[in-house]
Amino acid sequence: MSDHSARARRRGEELIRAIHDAVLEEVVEVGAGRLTMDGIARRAATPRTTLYRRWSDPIEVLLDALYHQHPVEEPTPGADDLRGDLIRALRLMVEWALSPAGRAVATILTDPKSVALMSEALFERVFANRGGTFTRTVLQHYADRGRFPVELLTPVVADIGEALVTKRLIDTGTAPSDEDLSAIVDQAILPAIGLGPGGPGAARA
Amino acid sequence: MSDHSARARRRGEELIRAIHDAVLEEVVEVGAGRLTMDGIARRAATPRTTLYRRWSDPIEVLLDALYHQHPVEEPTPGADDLRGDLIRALRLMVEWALSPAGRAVATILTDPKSVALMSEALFERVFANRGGTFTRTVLQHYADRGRFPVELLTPVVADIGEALVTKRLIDTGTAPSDEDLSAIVDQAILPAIGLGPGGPGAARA
DNA sequence: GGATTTAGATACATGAATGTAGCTAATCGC
DNA sequence: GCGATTAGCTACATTCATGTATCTAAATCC
Repeated sequence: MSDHSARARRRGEELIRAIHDAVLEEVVEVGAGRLTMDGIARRAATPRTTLYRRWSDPIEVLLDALYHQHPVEEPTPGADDLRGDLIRALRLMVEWALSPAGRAVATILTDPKSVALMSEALFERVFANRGGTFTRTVLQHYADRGRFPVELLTPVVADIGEALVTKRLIDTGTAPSDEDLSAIVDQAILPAIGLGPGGPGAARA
Repeated sequence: MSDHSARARRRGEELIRAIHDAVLEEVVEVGAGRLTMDGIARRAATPRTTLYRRWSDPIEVLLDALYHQHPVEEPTPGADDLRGDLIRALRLMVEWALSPAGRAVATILTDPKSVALMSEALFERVFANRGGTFTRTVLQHYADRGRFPVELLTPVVADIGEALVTKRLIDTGTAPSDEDLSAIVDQAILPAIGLGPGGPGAARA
């Protein structure tokens, strides 16, 4: 009877990854507010004692999991296709937002206890370049190449795409289709940088 | 010894209002996920039994409280001042979002258990015209009067202002200043309806 | 003023999560 | 191989929320 334990004993990195996965699944199911050490431990199939050896409460586990997430893919502006690159950037954002990590971030941001537990530094590390830099990268690229006036690339303008996608996600709870993303680009972002659907100045005609 | 109880006994409307107030305070402090009958009862200084007589769980209490909130003030377009009316509409929205009810809605929307408990109808009643119709009312008014082409007032365009204000609230956690609201109107909304800062077609020059 | 309704004050059994402790045994480093 | 580390297991006292039940007494209706 050498194998009364079904699975080889996990340790170090492997175990921690399992716990990180567990907490991300758990938070999507019950919300950041109802996270418990017990629930995480059960889902990760590990004793609670293992959790207490490393973290002091469920939110710590969650933040740690997010901290160790692989960074999201960055939008990489390629050919001379501003419109297409913007749509692709927003698609990347949607993808991230629907991932376990993205959903976890959403619940954290409206949970008072979680927010209180986050240091500035952690906030920076976890959220920077995720909810806010998808279209900015693309816009900066084309502004630098003179496709539109740099002074139009204000903080507000850089946020338009992300803001509208976020609102849609909250309102409908479902992923925006490619047509939705195109509409956002054509009707909100491009006009803001002086490039209406029919080209510069088209709105006048 | 007729007053061994410090306060006159509350009943009916008065008691219910106290409970509604309590649950709204409670949810802002602990989040929708950590709401408990116990916590609400303590804050309202009433026995738990009183709560169970009317509601079956904490989320029900919260939804009921929101359901009975007085509706928000509606933006009322007045003089011929599209820009000013848009800014005022967004200011109304910020005001609402920072109120107890607004904060409660924010936590509810990212709490899986709460969302699951909301029927379509209740959702409609509680959230309609709150997160989404501040600038739309104004824009519709001026579109009808021919100040800009009606076909430019798409669902996406009607969402721009609310989306950007929401994003700011989430990102910074603080209320946008009037300059911030002006920037949103000038740099995002007006361009989208063909009215750039310098008037129609200005982006071309 | 008497009957009805309903808040307020217990009390209690149950279940869940907490945080700690002690032991066993698998895995790793040398 | 041997010692150090660290999962895994079990137990336990504590705290908190739950849901129900019972009784008292204040407010209201007629």
